[in-house]
This record gives sequence, structure tokens and C-alpha cells, in this order.
Amino acid sequence: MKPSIPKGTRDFLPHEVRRRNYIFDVIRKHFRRFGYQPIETPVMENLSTLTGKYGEEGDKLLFKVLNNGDFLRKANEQDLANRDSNKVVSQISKRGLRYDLTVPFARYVVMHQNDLSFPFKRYAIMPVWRADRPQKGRYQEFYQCDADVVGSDSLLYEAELTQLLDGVFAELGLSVVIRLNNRKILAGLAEIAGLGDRMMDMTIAIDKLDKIGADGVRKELEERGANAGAVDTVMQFLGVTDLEKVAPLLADSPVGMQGIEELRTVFDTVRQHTVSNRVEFDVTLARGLNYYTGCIYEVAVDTDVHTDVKMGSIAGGGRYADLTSIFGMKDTPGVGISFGAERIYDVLEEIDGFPADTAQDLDVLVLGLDEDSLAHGFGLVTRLRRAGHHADLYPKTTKLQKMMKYADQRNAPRVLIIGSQEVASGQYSLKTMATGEQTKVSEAELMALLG
RNA sequence: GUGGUUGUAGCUCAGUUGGUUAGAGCGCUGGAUUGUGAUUCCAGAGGUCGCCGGUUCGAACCCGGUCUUCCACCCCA
Repeated sequence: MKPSIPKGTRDFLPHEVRRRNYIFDVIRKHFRRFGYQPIETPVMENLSTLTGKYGEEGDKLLFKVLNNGDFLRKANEQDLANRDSNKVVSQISKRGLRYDLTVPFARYVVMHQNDLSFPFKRYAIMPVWRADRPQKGRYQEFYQCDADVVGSDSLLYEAELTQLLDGVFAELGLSVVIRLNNRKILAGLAEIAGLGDRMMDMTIAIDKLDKIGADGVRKELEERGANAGAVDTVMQFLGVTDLEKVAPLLADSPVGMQGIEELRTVFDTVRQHTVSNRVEFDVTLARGLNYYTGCIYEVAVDTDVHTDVKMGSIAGGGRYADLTSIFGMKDTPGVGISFGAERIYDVLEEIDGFPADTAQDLDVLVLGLDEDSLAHGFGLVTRLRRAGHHADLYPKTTKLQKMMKYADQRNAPRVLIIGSQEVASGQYSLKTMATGEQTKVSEAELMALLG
């Protein structure tokens, strides 16, 4: 049979894994630096944990795991006869693959509340699965890198997470725009426009501003049932990029003003310390996940710096006042961010932004020209490895040309050649591949050279 | 989930209105070079033309289905 993998999934070659690990390592380093602790959760959750948490669209994108055994025998005959997929699913599938890391985290916090001290800060770098139709930068299996804190409503965490986003992208050498908004501002806007009960429709429409333009948003709002007055009210907000100019427009909305006040505090705190990237208020930022209640974040590549990069958001997050209550634990606000590792990878690749040393992880490759030299070489790599160096040995004697070619393909920066002369003298031939330069070194000199 | 798009050697791609034996570049293998890769020269291997079915004397090419890729919606990292 012809081998294949499911759509939207990928294999990774060694050099790709090294580059992915570089991204994970940078992110993990910053998570730890900010005091977040690692946790892990299963790839499968009970479907009851996942369904209903991501909106109607999200439920459709959940991967369901078939029950074991003769599951159809236990299913309701009427539902089967009616081909009612929705009803049958609940009878033949009780588990699903996780869709994100936040909801499983909320479940985790509730289950382990007595073992955790609050505020509890955790990070996780794990794959998630979505049955979305794949496109570029959009996969059915992808990694998320999340940092969340629960058990505090302090706005210092909003500021801290902004710094964390900034620090990671600064170290990755990627210029980004970190956009902030607050769901309360959107709620206030909906209230003032008389769309209080249709806030979701409104946010979906204005979120598309940069894609479909002001006229497009106007049309979309009308299609979603907003009257002319409401549309005009919403539209006058869209051109405003300054938080302080939005404030007077929301004066009649207590919730809106609360959102303004929160963002004001976050921006004031962030701006007291230097940041490397643009941090901006954006009233059109909406974000789909409907559990967000306060500040929301979205990070996009700064196309003024990296022109021609076309990529959606590469990180995002927000505050959720009450995600744990659906699992029976009240008054536990949380806030978190998520890095999209796959998209960051694609962008770094496009701008050629990976460091050179992700190309290889071997320090030296040892070649033996005859059986005695090969045995001698095995002893040498044993000592090199025990000294902590990444050393490898070509496993047999063959034409030197062939071994050199292998060294080239392995991206070995140095090659150590051992023949009878070298064994006799203890002076090995060390070739630097990049320059072609070759010198004689003793074992002690080699160790010193490798550091 | 809706509409469209793509698939030919390991990779990137040619392939005439349907016609005999499907090509190129790169890569790969061997040799020139029995102690030197990346550069040069010579030779060679490698293909169920995504898969299944149909039309036809004859299909890489036309038709249907399916899988996959990418794109636009939807939504999102």
C-alpha cells in the first residue's frame, strides 16, 4: 500500500524538528522566567468537557473518538434509523481530542484546586486538534504554547502577559504588533448602539474591518439586522485608534467605561517599562472564543518591518472571568495567552529568521580508514560523548570520499580523520568543513577546541 | 460545512486536437580520484502519470467518484 498521513497533519524532518524546538525553547524559557509552571493534560478529554465551550462552530470542529467495543449495539435504534448524527455521536463517542489548552486547563484547575496555590500560573506546550479544512498556516494538528494564570483579577497580569508576548518575539527577532482591546468596551459599544443582545454579531462584523473595509462592515452589520442608527453609532468608533478618544463616546455605558479604565491601567503599566514591539489599542479586535470577558490580545507580524509576510494572528489571548464555573468552581478569574508555533515557524522561515546553529547539532564526525583506526575512533567518540560533546562515528571503513560526502550531508562542522599514521602519532587530522582547512590535533587539543 | 483549485521520477516542473517506447533540471548510484565533501567530467538507475471506475480501437490528456494540496467563505493559531 501507498503510505500516507491524515489531511492537515505533517511529518517533520530532523532540521525542521530542530527549528521547531528552537521556537519551543525560546517560548519555554520566557514562560519559566515569568514564573509559570509546567503541567500536562491528556490528549483526550471527555466530550462533555469540550462540547459547548467553543460555540456552535467549535463543536463542529471537535474530533470525536469512537468508543471501543460493539458500540452500535448500545446506540438508540430510533436515532440510528433516523441517521441523526448529532444524537448518535453522543451514544457512540464519549471522548474527544482537545481543541485548545485553555478549557482542559480550567477542568484541571477545578479537579486539582486543593493541590494548587492561587494565583496559579501554568504553561503548557502541547498539540491540539481541530477538524478545520486545512490551508496554509492552518492544520488539523498543531501546537499551542499557553501561559495562563487563574485565581486573580489583577491587571498586573494583563501587563505581564503583554511583556511576555513582547519578550518572546523580541528574542525570536520577529517584529510584531500586539493589539489589545477589552470585551467590556465592545459590550459598551453594543449597549450604546442598542445592540446589547447582539454583541457577537456586532463584533464578528467589526472584526473584519481590515479585510473588507468600512463599507463592508456597514453592509455586514446591516445583513446581521442592525438598524441604520445602530450602524452609524458603531461606524463612528471604527476610525478611532486612541483609547482616550473612545472614552467620551462610551460615557453613558458603565460597562464600557470599566473596559476603558482596565485598558488604561494596562497600558499605563506596560508603558512604564520599555518594550520592543508596538503595543496598540484596537477597538476592532474581537476574537471568536466566547469565554473571553475582559482584555483580549492578538499578535500579528508587523508588516511595516517584514513586508510581504501574509499570515493571520500568531498569538492571542485574553481574560476569562469565569471559565471554571462551568466545572463547578466559582469566582476564579483567569487570563492567558497562546503562541501559535506553526505559524511562527512559517513566518520565521519566510523571513529567513532562524539562527544558523539550528542547521545541525553534531560537533564532530569521526572517520576511520581501516579496522584498527575505526576501533580507535570508537574509543575516541566514547570519550568525546562522555565529555558532553555531540560526536558521531561513521560505522565502517569505506572510500574516504563516501564518508566525506556523508559528513557533508550530516552538516557536520568538523571531521576527524583517523588512519594508521594518526593512531601511531596520536595526532589526528581535523578538517573544518566550511573552509576546507585541515590541521593536526591531539585528543586534548580537540577537547579544548570543542569547549 | 459551502464553492473552487492542485496532483506526472526523491524534489521543482515540461508533456501538442486522445496515438506507438512519458521527458528536463536538480538530487541519487557508480566511475574519472584505493587519504578528502561542497566545484568539474563521464555513465547509470529510478514512473501502478494520486486512487477507483467509465468513454474509446487507443487515455497522463475526456467524463464520474474519491483522497490530497492550496484558495475564498466560515472560523481560527
